[in-house]
Amino acid sequence: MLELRLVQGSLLKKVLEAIKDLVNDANFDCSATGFSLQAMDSSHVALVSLLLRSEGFEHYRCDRNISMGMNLGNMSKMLKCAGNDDIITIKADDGGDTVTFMFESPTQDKISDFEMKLMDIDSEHLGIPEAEYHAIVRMPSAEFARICKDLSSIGDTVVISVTKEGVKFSTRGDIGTANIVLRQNTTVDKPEEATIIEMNEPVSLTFALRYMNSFTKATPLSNTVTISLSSELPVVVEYKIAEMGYIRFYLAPKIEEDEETKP
Amino acid sequence: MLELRLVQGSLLKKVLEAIKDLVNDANFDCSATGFSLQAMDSSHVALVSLLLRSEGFEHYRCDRNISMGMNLGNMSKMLKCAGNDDIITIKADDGGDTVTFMFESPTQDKISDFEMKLMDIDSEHLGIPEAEYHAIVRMPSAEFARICKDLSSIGDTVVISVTKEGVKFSTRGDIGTANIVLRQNTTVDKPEEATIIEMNEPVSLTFALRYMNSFTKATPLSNTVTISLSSELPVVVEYKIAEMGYIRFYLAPKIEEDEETKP
DNA sequence: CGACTGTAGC
DNA sequence: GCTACAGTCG
Repeated sequence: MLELRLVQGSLLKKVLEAIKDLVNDANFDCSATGFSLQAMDSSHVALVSLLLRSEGFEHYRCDRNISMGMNLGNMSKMLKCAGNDDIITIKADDGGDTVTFMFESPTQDKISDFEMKLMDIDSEHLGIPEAEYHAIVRMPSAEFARICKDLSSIGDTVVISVTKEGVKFSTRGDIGTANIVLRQNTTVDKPEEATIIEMNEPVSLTFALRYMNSFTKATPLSNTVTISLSSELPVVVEYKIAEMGYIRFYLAPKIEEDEETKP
Repeated sequence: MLELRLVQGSLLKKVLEAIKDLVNDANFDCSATGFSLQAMDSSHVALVSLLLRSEGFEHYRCDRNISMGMNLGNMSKMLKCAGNDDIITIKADDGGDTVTFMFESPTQDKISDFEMKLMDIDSEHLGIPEAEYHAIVRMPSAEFARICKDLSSIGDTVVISVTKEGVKFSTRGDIGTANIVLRQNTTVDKPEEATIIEMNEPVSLTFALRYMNSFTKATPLSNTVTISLSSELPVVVEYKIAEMGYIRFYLAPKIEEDEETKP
């Protein structure tokens, strides 16, 4: 028996908006720790990792560990039927093959429940090793989204370079080139507007903008985003979910092909 | 060497929105006077003339006259990457084949530079003779835009007639006819809401609404528009650009075909 | 906060 | 031509 009551239902709505374009089907894993998901995107290039800790739920009952395979498109359709202020409760019976989403309007005048079939999904749950990163950039999430969107009107890939001076996003395409430099800036009115660069070693890595733009669908979940970079490790793009956990996206860098030295 | 610093970068963004649908490629001419453009639209029917005077720039360096051929679609893509509050600097080296647009955020924390290839464009720079106009109408630009849009849902052309009484915009289509009359009105709270008609001689001319609706893309540049009319001369639709210059559109009138007297 | 409209991009 | 997003209105 599983029953998770989330007062701020809009969080779950936003989480689904953030991942449903990247991942079609995935297992949600529920344990005493929390409600989590780990899945490769459909083209097997990027990885999404979500955690909503049990403490963030108003009521959290999970009698035993359970993995529920869901079609995220269908789940998202149902969650769209919840109001932004609704309380969402996720329910499932042990051994059942369905999950129920219950939505309560703030006034309790409207109670909806949506039942969805579960599916069997093969999932290799990869252990993600803790890593030391050469550089960690924390910046306003809206600004990161704007940069990825702007650069994708010029090129397909972005080179992210971190030096002491700041972080540079560069691209190149048929119509020209673009460079956007952000310098570290902690002297802002609101802490969420700061750009903070922790650098142990300079780093410069190339990524497909298509995936970056997918990741930025998570922007509504947090005012800030953290980008962790190391040579030859996947970048981690993390959005913290207030009081509850996080959503993290992993993406392997492209191996830079030097035009001059191609065979 | 050319370096033009425009504090109100949104002006240049709006200028490009106003002309990029009308003209694909054009030469920007830079001299001590200012930054200007003159180009026929792609179907060679209308003419655009833009002037941004050097005095309107915070910094204006133009060592020698230079003509830079740009694809306005690509230029517009790049300018869309500038924030509305950004300071825009246009840079080019003498004899170079690229132009660079630099965008500085108001806080200086974000500096972007976009480099674009220049192109060779044949341009016949027409001298536009000064002319006496039979009538000059000055009116709120939003009202003019609304009228052109409304009339184009009924017909394809507009007859603009000016008499002592006012200015009349008429059209005729399959579903019926429409006439919109504005009388002179200077007794308004704000001067930009006035409709002022200077008439030396009554005039009535016919224009294609398709072009008029293109011209009204310049509406965000100015609260007022000036329409100058003379029989058998192109109409001039002018939007002043505060402190800097203007954008003017020229369009030849259609020769009225009287349905009744056609052979 | 939800619905609608108008616009821009695919 | 269609869909997605943003801005505006109620």
